[in-house]
Amino acid sequence: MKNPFDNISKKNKEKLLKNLKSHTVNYKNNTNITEIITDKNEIGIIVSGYLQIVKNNYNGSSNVIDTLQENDAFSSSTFYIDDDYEIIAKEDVNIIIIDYTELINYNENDKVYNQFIKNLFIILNEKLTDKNERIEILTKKTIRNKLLEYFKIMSKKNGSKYIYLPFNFINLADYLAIDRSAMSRELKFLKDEGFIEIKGKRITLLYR
Amino acid sequence: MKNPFDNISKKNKEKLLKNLKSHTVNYKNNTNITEIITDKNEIGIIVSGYLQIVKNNYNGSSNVIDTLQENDAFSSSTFYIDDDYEIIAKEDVNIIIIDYTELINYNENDKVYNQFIKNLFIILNEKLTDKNERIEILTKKTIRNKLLEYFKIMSKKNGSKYIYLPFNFINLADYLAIDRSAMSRELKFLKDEGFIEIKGKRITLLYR
DNA sequence: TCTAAAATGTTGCAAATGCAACATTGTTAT
DNA sequence: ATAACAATGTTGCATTTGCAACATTTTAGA
Repeated sequence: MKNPFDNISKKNKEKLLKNLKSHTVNYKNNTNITEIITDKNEIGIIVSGYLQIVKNNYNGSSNVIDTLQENDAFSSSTFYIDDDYEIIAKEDVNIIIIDYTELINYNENDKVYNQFIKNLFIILNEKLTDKNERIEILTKKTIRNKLLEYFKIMSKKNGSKYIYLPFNFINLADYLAIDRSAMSRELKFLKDEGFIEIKGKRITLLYR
Repeated sequence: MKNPFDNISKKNKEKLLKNLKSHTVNYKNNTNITEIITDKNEIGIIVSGYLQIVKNNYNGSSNVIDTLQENDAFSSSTFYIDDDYEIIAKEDVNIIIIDYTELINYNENDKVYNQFIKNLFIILNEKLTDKNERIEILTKKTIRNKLLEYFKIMSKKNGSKYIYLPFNFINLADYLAIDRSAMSRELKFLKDEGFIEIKGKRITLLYR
């Protein structure tokens, strides 16, 4: 993922942030910052520490479905979070906050600013690709078709019949929005029918 | 939706497009341009005419799930299209094509160019919001919860308990990625249980 | 190395859903 | 006005899925 301050010197970065009237916020490790972050028209950029998006399940268990690392940028308004999710600050996180309206209405023809917007444009484009892929998967109606679509996309990315899962099966099930045990069952069927082979996090596609 | 050429004069637009080595393509009414459009690293902007994203169902029927109008911008690589979908040109469509790499690597500190990137940034941000909303809905596991999440989002947008469906029920079912008749059944249950009222395309939320 | 916790695998069962088929209502062009 | 078509409503049924509960395997920490 691209860094929002690519091609911007440290000095220029400070100046820009000042011009954009940005401010930084700090949260201690394990603070729940869901309320503070969402539903504002702001851009956030993580300076240090990280954020976890945690999903709370009905039965009391919970699992991390996403992690926002250093230099990750996020738009708090597009950060769709409902009652089942929480955003947790990790390692005394530091976040730069920029008001979206301020960002858009800043009208100097400032080289640094323009570079910054361009970087954000590239980042959003990457994010949009990811979201589109996920939607393509989620719109499949059966677990099998969701899995196959996921495999197709991953294999295309790798240019290979091997897929290396970027997360564990619990998180894969969350990504596909299906029940983990039902997914496990379907994976077994796919194995039995000779479509795939699974070794740890490596899946081999045995068809076409 | 924002126009990608907002705050750019006609003259400057022409100059910019030339600098970016863009070209235009034309397709006659009802041409299937799926192959031509997808899987390229390009930005497209519709000048005249429009595009329809058509979904073909297994049983031979098909329906329009999205329409891209004049001034709509799209990134052909993020335009996720698989075998079930087609992109159809309507009304002898005219599209400006800009190579993405060219766009990103154009390094003049050109006021018009910077404005253009900023406009595209804003457009992507809007699109990202929409995609996030849809993902939030699609990750709900039951038809009922998908509907309720959709209602919640729409009602929040309107700031009202009234929802005016922006499409018909066939397309709503497609948007929610559920079977239309099953959706119809669930809507009936919601009506019977006193949660909602439906009059044509207006849905009234009777809870909270 | 051993142990506790986490992840993964398995299965029965009830509930939800897709699909098909058809009825009813609404829309549009002539 | 009415015919043809499109959209919406309805229902039975087989399939798929979520959920629960538990077994087995893997991982990580002491």
